[in-house]
Amino acid sequence: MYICPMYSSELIKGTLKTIVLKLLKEQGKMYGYEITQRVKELTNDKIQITEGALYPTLHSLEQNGELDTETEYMGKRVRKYYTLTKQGHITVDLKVNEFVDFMNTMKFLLDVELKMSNVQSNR
Amino acid sequence: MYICPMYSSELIKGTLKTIVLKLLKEQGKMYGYEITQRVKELTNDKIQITEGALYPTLHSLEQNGELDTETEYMGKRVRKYYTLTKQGHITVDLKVNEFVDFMNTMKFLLDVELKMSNVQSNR
DNA sequence: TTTAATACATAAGAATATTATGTATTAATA
DNA sequence: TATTAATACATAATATTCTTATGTATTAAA
Repeated sequence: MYICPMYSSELIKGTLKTIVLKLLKEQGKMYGYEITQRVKELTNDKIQITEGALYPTLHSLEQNGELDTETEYMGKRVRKYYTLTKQGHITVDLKVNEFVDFMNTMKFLLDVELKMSNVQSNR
Repeated sequence: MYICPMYSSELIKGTLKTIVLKLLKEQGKMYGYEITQRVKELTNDKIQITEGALYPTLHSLEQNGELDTETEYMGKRVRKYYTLTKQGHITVDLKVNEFVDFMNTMKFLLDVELKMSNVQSNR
Protein backbone atom coordinates (compact mmCIF):
# COMPACT_ATOMS: atom_id res chain seq x y z
CA MET A 1 0.00 0.00 0.00
CA TYR A 2 1.15 3.49 -0.85
CA ILE A 3 1.87 5.83 2.04
CA CYS A 4 2.86 9.40 1.35
CA PRO A 5 4.33 11.80 3.87
CA MET A 6 2.53 14.98 2.87
CA TYR A 7 0.54 15.94 -0.19
CA SER A 8 1.96 18.15 -2.88
CA SER A 9 0.57 21.61 -2.39
CA GLU A 10 -1.52 21.65 -5.56
CA LEU A 11 -3.73 18.84 -4.29
CA ILE A 12 -4.98 20.63 -1.23
CA LYS A 13 -5.86 23.71 -3.21
CA GLY A 14 -9.56 24.22 -3.48
CA THR A 15 -10.44 21.95 -0.59
CA LEU A 16 -9.58 24.30 2.26
CA LYS A 17 -12.98 26.01 2.47
CA THR A 18 -14.74 22.65 2.37
CA ILE A 19 -12.56 21.29 5.18
CA VAL A 20 -13.02 24.36 7.36
CA LEU A 21 -16.79 24.51 6.90
CA LYS A 22 -17.20 20.79 7.54
CA LEU A 23 -15.12 20.88 10.71
CA LEU A 24 -17.14 23.82 11.98
CA LYS A 25 -20.35 21.95 11.26
CA GLU A 26 -19.14 19.00 13.32
CA GLN A 27 -17.53 20.91 16.17
CA GLY A 28 -19.96 23.82 16.29
CA LYS A 29 -17.37 26.39 17.27
CA MET A 30 -13.63 26.57 16.65
CA TYR A 31 -10.84 29.11 16.51
CA GLY A 32 -8.26 29.33 13.77
CA TYR A 33 -5.28 27.76 15.43
CA GLU A 34 -7.50 24.96 16.69
CA ILE A 35 -8.54 24.18 13.12
CA THR A 36 -4.94 23.83 11.93
CA GLN A 37 -4.12 21.49 14.81
CA ARG A 38 -7.28 19.41 14.39
CA VAL A 39 -6.66 18.86 10.68
CA LYS A 40 -3.00 17.98 11.27
CA GLU A 41 -4.09 15.51 13.95
CA LEU A 42 -6.92 13.92 11.95
CA THR A 43 -4.74 13.45 8.87
CA ASN A 44 -1.56 12.25 10.59
CA ASP A 45 0.32 15.36 9.45
CA LYS A 46 -0.56 14.72 5.82
CA ILE A 47 -2.53 17.94 5.57
CA GLN A 48 -0.98 20.88 7.36
CA ILE A 49 -2.91 24.09 6.91
CA THR A 50 -0.57 27.04 7.06
CA GLU A 51 -1.66 30.19 8.84
CA GLY A 52 -1.04 32.22 5.73
CA ALA A 53 -3.67 30.12 3.98
CA LEU A 54 -6.13 29.72 6.83
CA TYR A 55 -6.64 33.24 8.14
CA PRO A 56 -7.34 34.86 4.77
CA THR A 57 -9.77 32.02 4.06
CA LEU A 58 -11.58 32.52 7.37
CA HIS A 59 -11.81 36.27 6.73
CA SER A 60 -13.15 35.67 3.27
CA LEU A 61 -15.76 33.19 4.51
CA GLU A 62 -16.80 35.68 7.18
CA GLN A 63 -17.11 38.52 4.68
CA ASN A 64 -19.17 36.22 2.48
CA GLY A 65 -21.65 35.65 5.26
CA GLU A 66 -20.78 31.99 5.82
CA LEU A 67 -19.24 32.50 9.25
CA ASP A 68 -19.88 34.51 12.39
CA THR A 69 -17.20 35.37 14.92
CA GLU A 70 -16.97 36.00 18.63
CA THR A 71 -13.80 37.03 20.36
CA GLU A 72 -12.89 35.45 23.69
CA TYR A 73 -10.02 36.11 26.02
CA MET A 74 -8.07 33.35 27.70
CA GLY A 75 -6.27 35.47 30.24
CA LYS A 76 -4.71 38.12 28.01
CA ARG A 77 -4.51 35.95 24.93
CA VAL A 78 -7.20 36.46 22.33
CA ARG A 79 -9.16 33.76 20.54
CA LYS A 80 -11.50 34.35 17.61
CA TYR A 81 -14.16 31.68 17.55
CA TYR A 82 -15.94 30.94 14.30
CA THR A 83 -19.40 29.46 13.87
CA LEU A 84 -21.50 28.69 10.79
CA THR A 85 -24.22 31.13 9.85
CA LYS A 86 -27.52 29.96 8.39
CA GLN A 87 -25.98 30.46 4.96
CA GLY A 88 -22.87 28.58 6.11
CA HIS A 89 -24.96 25.52 6.94
CA ILE A 90 -26.36 25.51 3.42
CA THR A 91 -22.97 26.06 1.85
CA VAL A 92 -21.21 23.30 3.75
CA ASP A 93 -23.67 20.67 2.50
CA LEU A 94 -23.35 21.91 -1.07
CA LYS A 95 -19.56 21.91 -0.86
CA VAL A 96 -19.31 18.45 0.65
CA ASN A 97 -21.74 17.00 -1.88
CA GLU A 98 -19.86 18.63 -4.70
CA PHE A 99 -16.60 17.21 -3.44
CA VAL A 100 -18.02 13.70 -3.12
CA ASP A 101 -19.33 13.95 -6.65
CA PHE A 102 -15.93 15.18 -7.77
CA MET A 103 -14.17 12.28 -6.05
CA ASN A 104 -16.45 9.80 -7.79
CA THR A 105 -15.74 11.40 -11.14
CA MET A 106 -12.00 11.38 -10.50
CA LYS A 107 -12.15 7.80 -9.29
CA PHE A 108 -13.80 6.81 -12.54
CA LEU A 109 -11.40 8.91 -14.58
CA LEU A 110 -8.34 7.51 -12.84
CA ASP A 111 -9.83 4.03 -12.85
CA VAL A 112 -8.84 3.17 -9.34
CA GLU A 113 -10.35 1.41 -6.38
CA LEU A 114 -10.33 3.11 -3.01
CA LYS A 115 -8.83 0.93 -0.35
CA MET A 116 -10.55 1.11 3.01
CA SER A 117 -7.52 -0.15 4.91
CA ASN A 118 -5.78 3.12 4.29
CA VAL A 119 -8.64 5.11 5.78
CA GLN A 120 -8.61 3.13 8.98
CA SER A 121 -4.88 3.74 9.45
CA ASN A 122 -5.61 7.43 9.67
CA ARG A 123 -7.43 7.02 12.95
CA MET B 1 -28.47 11.65 -5.05
CA TYR B 2 -26.60 14.84 -5.68
CA ILE B 3 -25.88 15.76 -9.27
CA CYS B 4 -23.89 18.86 -10.04
CA PRO B 5 -23.58 20.47 -13.43
CA MET B 6 -19.92 21.42 -13.34
CA TYR B 7 -17.39 21.65 -10.57
CA SER B 8 -16.32 24.96 -9.08
CA SER B 9 -12.99 25.88 -10.55
CA GLU B 10 -11.03 25.52 -7.31
CA LEU B 11 -11.76 21.79 -7.14
CA ILE B 12 -10.11 20.90 -10.41
CA LYS B 13 -6.99 22.84 -9.56
CA GLY B 14 -4.04 20.62 -8.92
CA THR B 15 -5.52 17.56 -10.60
CA LEU B 16 -4.88 18.57 -14.21
CA LYS B 17 -1.40 17.06 -14.48
CA THR B 18 -2.60 13.82 -12.93
CA ILE B 19 -5.52 13.56 -15.35
CA VAL B 20 -3.37 14.29 -18.40
CA LEU B 21 -0.63 11.84 -17.44
CA LYS B 22 -3.12 9.08 -16.62
CA LEU B 23 -5.00 9.50 -19.91
CA LEU B 24 -1.74 9.35 -21.82
CA LYS B 25 -0.78 6.19 -19.97
CA GLU B 26 -4.06 4.56 -20.99
CA GLN B 27 -4.25 5.85 -24.54
CA GLY B 28 -0.55 5.80 -25.34
CA LYS B 29 -0.63 8.83 -27.57
CA MET B 30 -2.92 11.85 -27.65
CA TYR B 31 -2.99 15.43 -28.88
CA GLY B 32 -4.11 18.41 -26.83
CA TYR B 33 -7.55 19.00 -28.24
CA GLU B 34 -8.26 15.28 -28.04
CA ILE B 35 -7.51 15.34 -24.32
CA THR B 36 -10.00 18.14 -23.66
CA GLN B 37 -12.72 16.28 -25.59
CA ARG B 38 -11.98 12.93 -23.96
CA VAL B 39 -12.18 14.38 -20.45
CA LYS B 40 -15.40 16.25 -21.26
CA GLU B 41 -16.86 13.04 -22.65
CA LEU B 42 -15.74 10.77 -19.81
CA THR B 43 -17.04 13.16 -17.15
CA ASN B 44 -20.33 14.10 -18.81
CA ASP B 45 -19.21 17.72 -19.18
CA LYS B 46 -18.47 17.99 -15.46
CA ILE B 47 -14.80 18.60 -16.08
CA GLN B 48 -14.03 20.86 -19.01
CA ILE B 49 -10.35 21.56 -19.44
CA THR B 50 -9.84 24.96 -21.00
CA GLU B 51 -7.16 25.41 -23.61
CA GLY B 52 -5.59 28.19 -21.59
CA ALA B 53 -5.03 25.68 -18.83
CA LEU B 54 -4.11 22.65 -20.90
CA TYR B 55 -1.47 23.92 -23.31
CA PRO B 56 0.74 25.58 -20.70
CA THR B 57 0.48 22.40 -18.63
CA LEU B 58 1.49 20.21 -21.57
CA HIS B 59 4.43 22.50 -22.32
CA SER B 60 5.50 22.42 -18.71
CA LEU B 61 5.28 18.62 -18.56
CA GLU B 62 7.32 18.41 -21.74
CA GLN B 63 9.99 20.77 -20.43
CA ASN B 64 10.10 18.70 -17.27
CA GLY B 65 10.91 15.57 -19.22
CA GLU B 66 7.60 13.81 -18.54
CA LEU B 67 6.34 14.00 -22.12
CA ASP B 68 7.69 13.62 -25.64
CA THR B 69 6.05 15.17 -28.70
CA GLU B 70 5.73 14.41 -32.37
CA THR B 71 4.00 16.67 -34.82
CA GLU B 72 1.70 15.20 -37.45
CA TYR B 73 -0.16 16.83 -40.29
CA MET B 74 -3.74 15.95 -41.13
CA GLY B 75 -3.89 17.62 -44.50
CA LYS B 76 -2.67 21.12 -43.66
CA ARG B 77 -3.84 21.05 -40.05
CA VAL B 78 -1.20 20.37 -37.43
CA ARG B 79 -1.47 17.98 -34.52
CA LYS B 80 1.00 17.69 -31.69
CA TYR B 81 0.93 14.20 -30.24
CA TYR B 82 2.14 13.64 -26.73
CA THR B 83 3.51 10.42 -25.24
CA LEU B 84 4.88 9.55 -21.81
CA THR B 85 8.64 9.38 -21.40
CA LYS B 86 10.28 6.82 -19.12
CA GLN B 87 10.16 9.45 -16.38
CA GLY B 88 6.53 10.16 -17.26
CA HIS B 89 5.60 6.54 -16.57
CA ILE B 90 7.14 6.79 -13.12
CA THR B 91 5.50 10.11 -12.39
CA VAL B 92 2.00 9.05 -13.40
CA ASP B 93 2.00 6.17 -10.93
CA LEU B 94 3.27 8.40 -8.15
CA LYS B 95 0.66 11.05 -8.92
CA VAL B 96 -2.24 8.63 -9.10
CA ASN B 97 -1.20 6.92 -5.88
CA GLU B 98 -0.84 10.25 -4.16
CA PHE B 99 -4.29 11.31 -5.32
CA VAL B 100 -5.89 8.06 -4.15
CA ASP B 101 -4.25 8.53 -0.76
CA PHE B 102 -5.50 12.10 -0.70
CA MET B 103 -9.04 11.02 -1.54
CA ASN B 104 -8.99 8.51 1.32
CA THR B 105 -7.80 11.17 3.71
CA MET B 106 -10.47 13.61 2.54
CA LYS B 107 -13.12 10.92 2.73
CA PHE B 108 -12.18 10.31 6.33
CA LEU B 109 -12.01 14.02 7.08
CA LEU B 110 -15.37 14.75 5.49
CA ASP B 111 -16.84 11.61 7.01
CA VAL B 112 -18.70 10.56 3.93
CA GLU B 113 -19.42 7.36 2.07
CA LEU B 114 -18.78 7.19 -1.64
CA LYS B 115 -21.79 6.01 -3.55
CA MET B 116 -20.99 3.66 -6.42
CA SER B 117 -24.26 4.43 -8.19
CA ASN B 118 -22.99 7.83 -9.06
CA VAL B 119 -19.87 6.46 -10.68
CA GLN B 120 -21.83 4.14 -12.93
CA SER B 121 -23.99 7.01 -14.16
CA ASN B 122 -20.87 8.64 -15.52
CA ARG B 123 -20.45 5.95 -18.15
C1' DT C 1 16.04 32.73 30.52
C1' DT C 2 15.67 31.19 26.26
C1' DT C 3 12.98 28.36 23.32
C1' DA C 4 8.67 26.29 21.90
C1' DA C 5 3.89 26.54 21.61
C1' DT C 6 -0.13 29.25 21.27
C1' DA C 7 -2.77 32.83 18.65
C1' DC C 8 -3.60 36.34 15.74
C1' DA C 9 -2.44 38.98 11.17
C1' DT C 10 -0.61 40.57 6.65
C1' DA C 11 2.63 41.19 2.65
C1' DA C 12 5.54 39.45 -1.17
C1' DG C 13 5.87 36.05 -4.33
C1' DA C 14 4.78 31.62 -6.87
C1' DA C 15 1.76 28.51 -9.07
C1' DT C 16 -2.07 27.58 -11.69
C1' DA C 17 -6.23 28.50 -13.18
C1' DT C 18 -9.86 31.72 -16.09
C1' DT C 19 -10.91 34.72 -19.68
C1' DA C 20 -9.81 36.82 -23.78
C1' DT C 21 -7.56 37.03 -27.92
C1' DG C 22 -5.13 35.45 -32.01
C1' DT C 23 -4.16 32.43 -36.17
C1' DA C 24 -5.59 28.96 -39.35
C1' DT C 25 -7.92 24.77 -41.38
C1' DT C 26 -11.95 22.06 -42.22
C1' DA C 27 -16.78 20.73 -41.89
C1' DA C 28 -21.55 21.93 -41.55
C1' DT C 29 -25.38 24.86 -42.29
C1' DA C 30 -28.34 28.55 -43.87
C1' DT D 1 -21.79 30.10 -51.39
C1' DA D 2 -21.20 32.64 -47.35
C1' DT D 3 -21.26 32.23 -42.67
C1' DT D 4 -20.92 29.67 -38.54
C1' DA D 5 -19.20 25.85 -35.81
C1' DA D 6 -15.73 22.69 -34.90
C1' DT D 7 -10.99 21.52 -34.94
C1' DA D 8 -6.21 22.68 -33.40
C1' DC D 9 -2.64 25.23 -31.91
C1' DA D 10 -0.77 29.30 -28.85
C1' DT D 11 -0.14 33.20 -25.58
C1' DA D 12 -1.21 37.40 -22.69
C1' DA D 13 -3.74 39.69 -18.97
C1' DT D 14 -5.92 38.81 -14.98
C1' DA D 15 -7.70 36.35 -10.80
C1' DT D 16 -7.40 33.15 -7.26
C1' DT D 17 -5.23 30.77 -3.85
C1' DC D 18 -1.62 29.00 -2.08
C1' DT D 19 3.59 29.22 0.18
C1' DT D 20 6.96 31.62 2.53
C1' DA D 21 8.31 35.21 5.29
C1' DT D 22 7.57 38.48 8.63
C1' DG D 23 5.41 40.73 12.55
C1' DT D 24 3.26 41.12 17.32
C1' DA D 25 2.24 39.16 21.71
C1' DT D 26 1.13 35.74 25.48
C1' DT D 27 2.03 31.54 27.95
C1' DA D 28 4.29 27.17 28.94
C1' DA D 29 8.34 24.33 29.03
C1' DA D 30 13.24 23.33 29.02
